[in-house]
Amino acid sequence: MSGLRARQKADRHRRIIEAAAELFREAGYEGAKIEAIAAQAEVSVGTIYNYYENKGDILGAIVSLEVNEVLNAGQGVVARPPANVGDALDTLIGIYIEHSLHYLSKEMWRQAMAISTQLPDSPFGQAYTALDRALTEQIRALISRLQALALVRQDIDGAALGELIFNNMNMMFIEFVKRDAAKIPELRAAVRRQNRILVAAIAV
Amino acid sequence: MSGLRARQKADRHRRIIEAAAELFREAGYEGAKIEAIAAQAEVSVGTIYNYYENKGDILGAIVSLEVNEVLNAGQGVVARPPANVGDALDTLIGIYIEHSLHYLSKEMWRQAMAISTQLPDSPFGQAYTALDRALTEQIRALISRLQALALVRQDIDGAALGELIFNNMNMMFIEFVKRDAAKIPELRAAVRRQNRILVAAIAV
DNA sequence: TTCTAAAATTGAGTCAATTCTGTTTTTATG
DNA sequence: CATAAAAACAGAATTGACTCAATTTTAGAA
Repeated sequence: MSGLRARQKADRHRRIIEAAAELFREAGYEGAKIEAIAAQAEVSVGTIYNYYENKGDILGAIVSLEVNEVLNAGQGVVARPPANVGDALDTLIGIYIEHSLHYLSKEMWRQAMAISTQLPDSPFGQAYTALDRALTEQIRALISRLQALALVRQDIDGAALGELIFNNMNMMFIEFVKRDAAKIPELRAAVRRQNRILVAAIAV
Repeated sequence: MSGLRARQKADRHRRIIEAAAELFREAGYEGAKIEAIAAQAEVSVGTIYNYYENKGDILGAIVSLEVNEVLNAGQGVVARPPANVGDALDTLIGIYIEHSLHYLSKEMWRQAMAISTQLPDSPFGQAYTALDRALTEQIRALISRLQALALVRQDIDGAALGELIFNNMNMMFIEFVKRDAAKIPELRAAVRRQNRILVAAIAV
């Protein structure tokens, strides 16, 4: 069934994303003009808008790539967590944080976060919310796993705890991308310190 | 010393803010055109840009009004907190949440949040970060107070705990303003449920 | 192969934020 | 009071995201 049209379409999608990723990194999100992306991808401006509702959605496609890789990497930790609550949390969160700047610069993250709050009902806004939820779910899954391994108390409200841990980490990550000078090790240390309070409360 | 120039300046500032607040509420942030704000405030477009770096900074001035009132109201709770850790937190956070939609609509909050992450170094971006920090400090102050009253364990890391509580609340608030259908009582209940885990860990 | 409808592409045009430049108003000074 | 420097103002010009009507390309039937 792979007709000419479908192949061309996939190819144009790829070219647009590649061009945008390159220009976003080089010139920043605002600095990367749609005309320039169109020229680099060898399509017209109109075609870009045929494929994406707006400039933000192009960035959104790149963010999705990043977060889905992170979720994938996280599955390993949930399946076989370190035998200590603090380490287990730190390992999972470490994966999220360490991976975060692989495809996206801080500036790109800032734009992505801004757009997702500005336009929560746009395709990208909804996708971003879904990604957040998926990360929250993965943290919840880790807690369930730790409860099954009798490392976390059975009477803990796992759903609320998962949200609490994700929300705190996410807010710290937002502050992290807002300050260009902020470093990854500091971020991890700060989150670890905050989680220590929780670990004391929930560990068996 | 109050020369004509200074008085006119203050007056123009006030007129611009009033015009913007009205139009933002009526037409939404995007819908309120700078030309319309200028016309309503009886100044020219150029003058607005002489007073504010960009449209976002106008919104920023309004947000500051709101948050400073909230901080003020919070002081009362810190000074005389309810004699129960859970209630004390709930009362303070309740003030923040209940007050939040007084001057600002959800749409205005979304824009404000978006701008503060998008341009963290703009005047507004920095002011917003300072406001967040002030709220965090107030929560920390409440915890100190509760420790002094022997309602919270002395060995708790108050700084980390304050951040944890603020970050979680703030993230919940962000999700709240992103969903127009979300209601204040639900938000308060969800945050209370999350804080319950912490309260169990820190109460004497 | 030829033709037609549907799908996709194109780029000139629109709209609104922001910038720029010349003009007006205020202040300070003699 | 005059007057020159400084500050503030006005609104036309610029810029860049996004739209839309006209054109081109593809798929499939005859």
